[in-house]
Amino acid sequence: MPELPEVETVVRELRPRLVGRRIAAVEIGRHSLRRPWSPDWTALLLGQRVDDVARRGKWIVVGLKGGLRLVIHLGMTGQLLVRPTKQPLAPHTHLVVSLDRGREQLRFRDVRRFGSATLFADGERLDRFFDEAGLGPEPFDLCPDYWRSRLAGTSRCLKAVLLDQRVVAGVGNIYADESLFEARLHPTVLGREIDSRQAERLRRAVVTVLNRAIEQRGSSIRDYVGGSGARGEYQKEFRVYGRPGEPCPRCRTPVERIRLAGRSTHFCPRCQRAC
DNA sequence: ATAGGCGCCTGCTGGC
DNA sequence: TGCCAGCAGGCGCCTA
Repeated sequence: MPELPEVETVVRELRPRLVGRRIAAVEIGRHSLRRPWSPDWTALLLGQRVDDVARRGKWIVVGLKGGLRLVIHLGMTGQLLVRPTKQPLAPHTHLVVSLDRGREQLRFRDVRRFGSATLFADGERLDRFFDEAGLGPEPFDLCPDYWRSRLAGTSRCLKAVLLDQRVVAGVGNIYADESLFEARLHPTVLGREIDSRQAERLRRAVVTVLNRAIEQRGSSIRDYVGGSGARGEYQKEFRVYGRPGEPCPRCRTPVERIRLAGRSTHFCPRCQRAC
């Protein structure tokens, strides 16, 4: 569910609420997440102070002063929030980290449990984990030559390339569709079929769309809320995502929906062409 | 190399 | 009203 703009919003909202605070207690729920929580991790975290909160692709990285890295992926329905301890725990809360003297807690909630929480000993091990996963560059740091050559070298369609975290990190189903609309490129066009001008248009479109979404604090369709519990607003600005049959905001042609790369894909059949 | 299908989970919606 | 299929911001594994 949450893509780069939502994760970035969580990170920005958590940072001032977490940095400098000490971990007083850690509790784990009964249900397992995508990756198992090692019991050792609980003890390692106790007494540690938060140094910073960062993002890499769709991963949230809570850095502790001693070097530990608590890494969280929100999956489809994850929420990471700071709440007063006296506030009742919402159902599907899987990790609770009490802060300072326990007046507040960092809570990880995830209805579908496609998310994960993992601890790494230090930044080096975390970097190795990202390397081994082949996690690609951040969209904002995409080198135009790299991007062009990745597209030129593949016979996958543009939609599939955008969703591939090894090519570029952080883009998911919503922002893939919105970026392709912004770039006026058809999602079924193959990477090797577009020229360098179109590749550059797509690169810029991704950056533009992601930045717009971050400004609106991400998109809330149903589950997503930021680190302070507030919903995002970008869902009000979707041009094609989730709007099949509605008029294209540019030419009024009805937006189409197809199945591509296993995902629901939205586009304007008139504005989005191969060339 | 790539497409397609499935599985992991829960909850909501729409059609009958 | 009730049931059930289909769908959902992700991702990894398998097969062909």
